Amino acid sequence: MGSKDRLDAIVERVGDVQTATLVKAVPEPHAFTYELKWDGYRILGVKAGAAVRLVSRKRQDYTKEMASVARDVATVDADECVLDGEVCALDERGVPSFQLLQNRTRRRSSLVYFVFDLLWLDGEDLRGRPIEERRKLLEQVVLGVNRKGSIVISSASEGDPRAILALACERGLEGIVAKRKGSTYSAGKKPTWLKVKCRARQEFAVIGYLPLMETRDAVGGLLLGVKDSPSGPLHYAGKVGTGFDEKTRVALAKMLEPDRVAQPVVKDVPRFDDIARHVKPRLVAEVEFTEWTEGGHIRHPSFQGLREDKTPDECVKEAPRESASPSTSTRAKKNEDRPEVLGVSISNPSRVLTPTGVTKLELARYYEAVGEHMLPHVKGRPLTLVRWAEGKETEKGGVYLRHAKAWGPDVLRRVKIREKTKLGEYLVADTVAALVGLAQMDILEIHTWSSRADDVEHPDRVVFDLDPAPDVPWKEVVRAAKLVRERLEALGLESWVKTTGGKGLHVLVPLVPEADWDECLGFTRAFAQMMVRDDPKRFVAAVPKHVRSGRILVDYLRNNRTNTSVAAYSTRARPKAPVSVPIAWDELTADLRSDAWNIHTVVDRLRRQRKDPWAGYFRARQRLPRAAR
DNA sequence: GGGGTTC
DNA sequence: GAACCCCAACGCCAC
DNA sequence: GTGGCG
Ligand SMILES: [Mn+2]
Ligand SMILES: [Mn+2]
Repeated sequence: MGSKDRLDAIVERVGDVQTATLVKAVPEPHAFTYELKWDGYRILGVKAGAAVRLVSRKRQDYTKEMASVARDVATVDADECVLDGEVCALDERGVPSFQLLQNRTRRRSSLVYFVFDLLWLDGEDLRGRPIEERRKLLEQVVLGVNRKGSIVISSASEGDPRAILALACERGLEGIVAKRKGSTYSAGKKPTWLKVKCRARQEFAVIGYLPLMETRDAVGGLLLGVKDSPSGPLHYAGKVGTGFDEKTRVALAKMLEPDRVAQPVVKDVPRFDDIARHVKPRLVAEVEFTEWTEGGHIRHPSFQGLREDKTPDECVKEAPRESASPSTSTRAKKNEDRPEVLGVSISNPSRVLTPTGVTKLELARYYEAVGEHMLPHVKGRPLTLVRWAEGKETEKGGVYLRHAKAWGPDVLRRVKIREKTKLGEYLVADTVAALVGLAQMDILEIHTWSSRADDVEHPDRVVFDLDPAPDVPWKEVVRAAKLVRERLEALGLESWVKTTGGKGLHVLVPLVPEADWDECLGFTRAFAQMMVRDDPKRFVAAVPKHVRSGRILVDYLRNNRTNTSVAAYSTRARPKAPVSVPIAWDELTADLRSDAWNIHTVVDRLRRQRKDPWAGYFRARQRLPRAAR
């Protein structure tokens, strides 16, 4: 048999791929391994002798279109093999983009073939073997391939699916795929493969639009319709107003003009002050969104493109299967319990807090668990807090809260503090319940002043915040902290160190609250400048990024009045909810990392901890050296 | 998350 | 009642 | 005075 015939026979035999079932959460996290979900074309890379073919799910031949990938499949270390994976076009950030893949004819972008399975190897059908064996063989045959090539093994990992999902979403990926340990490969949609998406996405019938301006023919937003069941009628599903460029807005208006009708075709469309233009459903829009609202509409929609292969009639609501797990399933919000933690009622306890991957209830219980250790570091201090805002690219991210204004649970105390230009009302947490109250407010980071509310003008500590540039290795950060300690010691000051949950370290010097802010800032500024003078290759004291590469910023401005630093045992607003942790100096080694502990692992550390890593910190009675004052 | 406004 | 929209910091320092 | 930065 020639290689071409062999190839045909192999495709015939194993050409049907396995697909994943959409779920909201993975039911038995430990029974699965996790991979990132790549957004591209599902492609089998088939090789038989000298013949190579790239085959899509519908058996279309993509060998020519993806010639660079085909070339690399030819170099795989096997006579016959079938690779299963996803061919993607990467954008500038290295994130796969479906839109880019579709428009590739216009702008050349490089293709990457993320492979995750091996279905056939040298005459043997591997699909009956457990996934672990298939992966091992996959690595063996692909690892020999030129490392600069387009084939990349999609890595699999174990752990908390919500944390992995949070990481994937943070990177701008579509979601994750869970594969059951020990499972065989079986064509079609099977429960051994699950997918969890960051954002939902499906097709909607276009049932009208809102003009951008009364005067111009451009689409401001599309009105969308969807069916609840294949045989049911279309109903209103919301409107989508973002995701179009200017050209598309005009083009859509032109396409919709001939379809216009006087009255809405769908019953429950809002009136929109009668500016809405209704159309006979003909076009189908692909729309991404976060979730379905109680009222059957979509939240945070964004237009992805028109679907020419679908009709309005085929637009049926796709709901993910609920997970079987009671701990992570999303029950109807109305019926959801409101558990109490230390007397604080927690709303939406199972809501996952972006970008940590941790639920609100987990966060509340975390502060309950570490409260006894955390409170001495926080009690009495004015706070700055960080929440996470969803929404448009520009306004997504950490939101800093300083002033109490109307909000804030009653368990928190309020104090008025003079600022440079006005009077601000700050929150103070004096009890563990108050920390839980912050969790109820979705607070992901708790930052404290270096003075107490009852003596705001006299700091009771100074903080040396060591911020390494991205290219500084950890061992240099460790060296820097130890140097800070030594030099403080030479000035007669004892210091203590903590991780930050990020990349750097904090070195703290407790003080008798006598010196004022000017003196504390002056001392730390002089100290930082001395470090820079003595070793300008390692340290900077200036904030602008371009002067920092390869160096560590000795950020003395943490000690400016009204400035704060992240509190001991506060979580950070990052994937996996890392935590700032006080450590003993002899724990500060090359093996540690600043994000070594997270919301889960730090609780174990505290439970096992036999002696206080910060022994003596709260009893220290130190003053800044006379020369500095 | 909270508050105000709109439907 | 719910859906939608908007809001939620400050101050230093380099330029 | 503005903007980048923590
Ligand atoms: Mn820092
Ligand atoms: Mn800093």
